[in-house]
Amino acid sequence: MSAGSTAVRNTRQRSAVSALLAEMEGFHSAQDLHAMLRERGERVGLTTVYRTLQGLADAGEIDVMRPPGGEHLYRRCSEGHHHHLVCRACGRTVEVAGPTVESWADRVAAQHGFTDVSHTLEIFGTCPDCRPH
Amino acid sequence: MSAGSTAVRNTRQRSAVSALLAEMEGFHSAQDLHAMLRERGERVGLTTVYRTLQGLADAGEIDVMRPPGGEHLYRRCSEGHHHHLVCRACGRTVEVAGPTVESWADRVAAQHGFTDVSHTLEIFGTCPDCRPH
DNA sequence: GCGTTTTTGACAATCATTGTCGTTGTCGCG
DNA sequence: CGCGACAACGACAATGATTGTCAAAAACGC
Repeated sequence: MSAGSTAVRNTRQRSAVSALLAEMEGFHSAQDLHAMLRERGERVGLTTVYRTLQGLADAGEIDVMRPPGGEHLYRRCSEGHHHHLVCRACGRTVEVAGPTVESWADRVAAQHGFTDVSHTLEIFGTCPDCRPH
Repeated sequence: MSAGSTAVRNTRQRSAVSALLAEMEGFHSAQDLHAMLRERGERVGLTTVYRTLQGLADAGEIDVMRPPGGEHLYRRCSEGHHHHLVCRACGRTVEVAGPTVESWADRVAAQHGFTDVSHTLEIFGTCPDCRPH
């Protein structure tokens, strides 16, 4: 046994995933990102993509959304914490900020003695374009 | 062809699932519920449990929660809409009401022209009992 | 009661995600 | 600078929840 230092190593693959996420705008599934990396000529295994994304998510560097569809979607974490308004039909996503919600969640959690609080909030609806008029 | 009336039929299995949910308190997975039904002597197929739960969820009669674990959890829908504060360690769940959040979500969605709005909100944290003091 | 239509349910299929484990690349230290 | 330890990689198999399939059974209207 040694000093249990969580040594995270800097590898080409990790950089590639980070770089890709850095220039991506919307949400993408792990498999999506993997396909894009291959197109770019980066040789990265699917397993590694999953693991890297998990690591980044753990580190709080990216957002994870779990839509009803079943696929996890990842996205580079934007500065301010925000939530998403997703169209059920076309998948269009609008970012919305909710300072009120943030503080409310924290307050409620604190009232019950909970610490290390995080939350997930997604709003689903039908956008104007997809609405049968 | 006939008049396309969505006739929902009243079957023993559907009643069994509803009844079970009616006396259950917490969240349970479909497989959980299926196992409980078998213990009771009710003969219901797993496929049917899934379908029934989906139907109930569609009808808004039960809540669905999708924890990071991956398994969908179902629960009889309580009167008022509310959300959940879940302990990461022990899974303890506290119900919390958030009228402010409700109206905020609706308002935000409306601002973007979205209709037929629903939302999911889960708060995760570490409860006092599980917190290493 | 009878026919029609939904529902059921055993089983197979799907498919994202995770585990495995030998190999490879990194990094710290001498 | 070179070596050794050890994390990371990655191809593949495994997992496991959910969904599709379709013939047989049940429920409802008349």
